[in-house]
Amino acid sequence: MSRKAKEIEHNLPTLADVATRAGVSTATVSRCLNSPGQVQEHTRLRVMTAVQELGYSPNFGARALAARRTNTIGAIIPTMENAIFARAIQAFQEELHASGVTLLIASSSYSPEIEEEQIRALVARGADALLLIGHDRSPEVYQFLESRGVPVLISWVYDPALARLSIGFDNRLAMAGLAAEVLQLGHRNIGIISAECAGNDRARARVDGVHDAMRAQGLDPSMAHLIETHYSIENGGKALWHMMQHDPRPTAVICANDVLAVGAVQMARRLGLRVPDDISITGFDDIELARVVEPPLTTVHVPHREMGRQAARLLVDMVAGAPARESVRLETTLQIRGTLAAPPA
Amino acid sequence: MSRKAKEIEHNLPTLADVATRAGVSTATVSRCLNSPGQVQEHTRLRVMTAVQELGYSPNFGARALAARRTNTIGAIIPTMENAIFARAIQAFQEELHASGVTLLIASSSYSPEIEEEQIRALVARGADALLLIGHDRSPEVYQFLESRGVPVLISWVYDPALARLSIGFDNRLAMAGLAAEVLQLGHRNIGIISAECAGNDRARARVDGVHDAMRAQGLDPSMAHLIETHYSIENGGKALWHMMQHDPRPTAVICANDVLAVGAVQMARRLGLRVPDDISITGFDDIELARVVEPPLTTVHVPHREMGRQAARLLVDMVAGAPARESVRLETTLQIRGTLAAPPA
DNA sequence: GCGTTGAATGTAAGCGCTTACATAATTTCA
DNA sequence: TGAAATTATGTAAGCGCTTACATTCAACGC
Repeated sequence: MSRKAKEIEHNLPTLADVATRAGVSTATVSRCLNSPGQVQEHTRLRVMTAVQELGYSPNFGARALAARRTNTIGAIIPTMENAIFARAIQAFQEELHASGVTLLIASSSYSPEIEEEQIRALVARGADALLLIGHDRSPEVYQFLESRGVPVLISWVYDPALARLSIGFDNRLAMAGLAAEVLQLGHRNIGIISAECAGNDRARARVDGVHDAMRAQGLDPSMAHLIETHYSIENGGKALWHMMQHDPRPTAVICANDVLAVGAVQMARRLGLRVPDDISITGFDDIELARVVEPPLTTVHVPHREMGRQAARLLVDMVAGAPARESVRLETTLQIRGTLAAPPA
Repeated sequence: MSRKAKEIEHNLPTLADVATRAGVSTATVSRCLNSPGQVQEHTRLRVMTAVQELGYSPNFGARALAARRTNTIGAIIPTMENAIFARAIQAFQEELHASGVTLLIASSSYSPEIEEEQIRALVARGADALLLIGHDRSPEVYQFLESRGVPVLISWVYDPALARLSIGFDNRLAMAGLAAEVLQLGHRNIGIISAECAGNDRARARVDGVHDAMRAQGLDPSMAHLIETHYSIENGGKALWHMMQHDPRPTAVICANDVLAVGAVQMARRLGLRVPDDISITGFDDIELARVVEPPLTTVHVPHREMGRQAARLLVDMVAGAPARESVRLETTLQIRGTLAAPPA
């Protein structure tokens, strides 16, 4: 586009326009906007009037360029399609908004490549810090972030073995707790429907949790029938169907999240199985869906909103340069509901 | 922060650094990145190598400032907490991503004030265009957008009466179709659970749709018991409970969306009512929840993903300065499922 | 009254990039 | 073969803002 053409385009008022109109320098206008305390009351009023009259609003790019700071935090979540991350992100955004920080959200569709791309995009856009889900990603990515000086907070996991700052819960322990409950009812043929574990530490930890519980009962973890699939209701159903083709059929199916579990419950019924009389099914996350399905899902409740809120505070502090904080561990609670019972006699 | 302090901070490589290393001018580097076709293959290679070696990534602010374009599109949705908007937005984002455009999402919590704030924030950040839900907002907001030269696409509605470009479906007609189905089964005592209509044209249109259908059957629309509430499962339940305290009790409750309807179904069962034998309940949107609840919800299917995808294409074209397009009307389809039956004899 | 001080404001140098225009290198064609 | 046309690259002027430093000015103490 030619420069000519541009001139007849929208020419928004700039700081300089405001300065001229108010009869002050651009520096003063800038100060009125950013640190009003430094400016005499009456000149501030004059400036603000000019701002109003011109309908001025600052140019973000220029501001970011000059100030080397954007008041923007980025978050990359695996998916927006189901409620798993939505609630936490909503709380995260509300809390950030209260601190005057804008949130940029991207979703990676559970793809490490897309995630890396999104990370670079957000950093390039000047995100002051990033919220990421889970630890699993290539060292290069962390190195890149480090070299950029972009603080990162990992959420959805609490793993004391890793040095990186995180906020979340112990997926493994939480799942082990639920699995222990299942085993204690006498179930011995266990099925596990998990997300794909490669590149997903939460999924791995949850599977490990089930295995831990089995070992604690003197069972061989390899006896559990494990199916990995993409998170979706449909895939949960398919996985259950596959499991039921094998001998011995599981009497309890532990799912790595509620979405899979709901699919499994629906498929079970379609197969003519009564839940929980013929088969027990459990989920993880305690999203809305868990209470809607019939019978309501036994699952692990995760304090999503709390996690989002605290993550926001942590990140704001990190950007402000507060001294390093410790990882935060949130508690999960078992929600024993209608889909869990003793195995059929 | 003092300039001194800054110097010991992260000093990222700039375009100039890349240029020096590759032994070319900054202009050439810029061209390699933005219009590689204009550059000789071998110099491009040299430049790209330098980019790699330095780990260079462009500064968004500077780029936006110089190019007066951000390749960013903003979307403001009422909520991220449930799936209503999630699916459309996911598709929207995927399509934008394919066009090299970044999506900025904000949620307004159904508050016009917050929405206006978010609009201004996104515009200030240089959003090249905006996707908004519904037409209802103050003229000042539209004026502001116009003065900024920011193209806007309204989604979730198709209302030929309004000149503004939109993509969506005819909420009124769709709901009228569903209501006609309900009335035809013989229902005469109708309840309507709606979102708050003030500032929500979709909600209003849906209620109007029910009224249209009633009029078509020679019924007085004011006979319908209307309750307005915030979208949530819980509120859907509460609303149903209230309705059941009044005489005559409705034999069919038409809900403005699936979330409310699911709450209503669950409350009905808690009250000992059989759905659909004692009471029919319908939803709108056809989100996942609709199939999970027992019995599955009769609802209006909305092509969310298609809407998101097409919205993205439209907006990309608009930013590129394509000639004005016409509003797009998408078709909805009735999903008659288990929650709808004739009224009890 | 005059130097001193401190607060309020102004001056101007970038921030890192794009792009119009100038220049240099290459190709084309009579 | 040389002038013209075409293509590749370089030069440098901003884009709109922040902020270190310079300047001005009023208030104050002696």
